[in-house]
Amino acid sequence: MSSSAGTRPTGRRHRVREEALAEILSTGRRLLVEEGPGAVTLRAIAREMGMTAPGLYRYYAGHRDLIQALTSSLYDELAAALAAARDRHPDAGPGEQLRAACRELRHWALAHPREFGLLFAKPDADADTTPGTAAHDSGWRFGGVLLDLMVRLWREGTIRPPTGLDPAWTAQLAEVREHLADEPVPLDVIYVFVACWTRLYGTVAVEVFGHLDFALTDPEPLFERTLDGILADLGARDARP
Amino acid sequence: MSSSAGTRPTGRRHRVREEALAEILSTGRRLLVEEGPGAVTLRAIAREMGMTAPGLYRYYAGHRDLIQALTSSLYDELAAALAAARDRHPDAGPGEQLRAACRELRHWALAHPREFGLLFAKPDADADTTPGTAAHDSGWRFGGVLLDLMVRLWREGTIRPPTGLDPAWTAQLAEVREHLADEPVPLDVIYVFVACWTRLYGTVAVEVFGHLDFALTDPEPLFERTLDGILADLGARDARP
DNA sequence: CCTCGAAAGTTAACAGTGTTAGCAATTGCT
DNA sequence: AGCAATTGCTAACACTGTTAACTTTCGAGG
Repeated sequence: MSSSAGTRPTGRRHRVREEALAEILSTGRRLLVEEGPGAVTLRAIAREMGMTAPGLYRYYAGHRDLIQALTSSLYDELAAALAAARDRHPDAGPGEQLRAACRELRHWALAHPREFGLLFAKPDADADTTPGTAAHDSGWRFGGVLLDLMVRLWREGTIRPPTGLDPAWTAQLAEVREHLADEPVPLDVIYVFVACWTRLYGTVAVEVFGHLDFALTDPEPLFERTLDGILADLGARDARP
Repeated sequence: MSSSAGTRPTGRRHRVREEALAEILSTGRRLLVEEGPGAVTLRAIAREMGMTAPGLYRYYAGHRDLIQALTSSLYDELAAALAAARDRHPDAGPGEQLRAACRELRHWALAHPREFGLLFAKPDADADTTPGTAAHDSGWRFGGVLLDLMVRLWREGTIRPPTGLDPAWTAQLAEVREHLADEPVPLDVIYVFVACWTRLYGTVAVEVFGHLDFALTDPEPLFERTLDGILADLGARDARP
C-alpha cells in the first residue's frame, strides 16, 4: 500500500492528487471572488477545470465539504497575513505588533470582502464551529495569532482588568485558557481578550458587510480610534504612531 | 377602475391580494425559521400554500424580490420591537430607554437568529442598501429608533464627543444628519452615534453568529458591560439598574 | 342580470444545481 | 506484464428559478 520510502500514502500519485485538490480550491476561490458566493458551484468549478462535476467527488465528499475546505484554507491565509504583519515589526513591542495585526485584519477583509464574508458571515450556526473540523482548527490558528499577542501584552503587566467580574461567570473562560500554551493567564484577563476580540471583529465586520455605507464613505478614522480603544483596554502603553 | 368609495385600487379584490402577499411572507418566514435560509424557496412556499411556484409571480417579481420583501417586513418587526421596549419605560430618561432598546435588540436577535442573519449577515453588498428599496427604508425605520434616542440623549447635554476629530472627515456625516428631523446635531456628536452603533451591532452580531461559542456559553455579562460602555460614551448619567 | 376583461393560477418546458450509480480508462506498484 | 486502485466519464434523479401559453375565476360596468 506504500512506496519504498516508508509509511506515507504513496509518494507520486499522492502529489498530483494534492495538486488537483489545490486547483479545485483555487478555482473555487476565483469563482467566489469574481462572481460571488452563489457562483462557487461544483459544476462551475469542474467546467472551469475542464472536467465534469461528478469527478470532483473523488476529491471532496460533496459541495459542503469543498466549501469547508475552502474556508479552512482561507483561515490559514488570513492567519499567515496577520503573522506576516506582526513580523514586519520585529523590534516593536507586542502593543505595536498587535496594532499591525489588527490593521492587517481590516486590510485583508477590505481587499477580500467575499472571502471575509465566507469566513465570518455565517447564515446559521452550521458545521463550522464544530470541533474536529479542519475549518475549526484553522479558525483557531487564525485567532491564535491575535491571542498570542494579547498574552505577550499581558506579560508586560500593564493590563488592568475590570473590577466586579463574577468569578462564577468567568469560570467558563477556562476552556480558552487551554489553548494558551500553559500560560497561567487569569480569567479576568481572558475576559478582556474576549471583549477586545468582539470589538475588533464587530468593527471590521460592520464595515465590510456594508452596514456603515449609510453613514460613512471613509471609515478608517473610526477604525483607528476604535483600535486605540482596544489597545488601551489591553494596557498597551505606546502612543499611536 | 375603482369602487364607489374613492380613488383606492378596488376595495375587495385588493384585500384578498394583501392577504395572499402576507401569507407568502409568513410561510416564507416559517420555512426560514424551521429549515434555514436555504429552504425558503419559491417552490417550497407555493407547495406549503397549496399552489404552484409560477403562481407566486403574480405577487412578487421573483425570488429576489420576495426575499427583499421578507427582509423589509422583518426590519419593521424589529423596529416595532425596539420601540415597544422603549415605551415600556415611559417615565425613564432617554438613557434608560436606549438601554432597554439595545437589550431588546439582543433579545430579538437571540430569539430569531435566522431572521437576524437574513437582515445583518450579507454575503455581498447586494441590493439591500440601495436607496429606493423598501428594505432600505425599513432599515432606516429600524435604525431611526436608536438614532432618535441618541438625539434625545444628546439634548441632555451630557455627551462629550472626542477631541481631535478631523472636520474634513466628519463632513461626510452630514448625510446622516439629513435623516434627523432638522435637529442641528453637531457632526462630532454624530460620529459618536455611528461609533456606538458599530459597537452595538458588533457585540450582538458576534454573539448571534456564533463567533463567541469558542469562548463563552453565557455572553450576557459581556453584553451588559459593553452596553455600559456604549451608554457612557453617549453621556448617559444614570447608573446601571 | 349579463357580459367582458382583468387577475389568478395552472401545466409544460428550459436551464441550472447537488448527488448517486455504473462503467471505461488510465496509471502506478508488484 | 499483469493486477488493482484511482480517475474521470455518462446517464439519471430530484431539486431549484423562471418563462410562455392556457384556463379558470370573479368583480365591475353597462
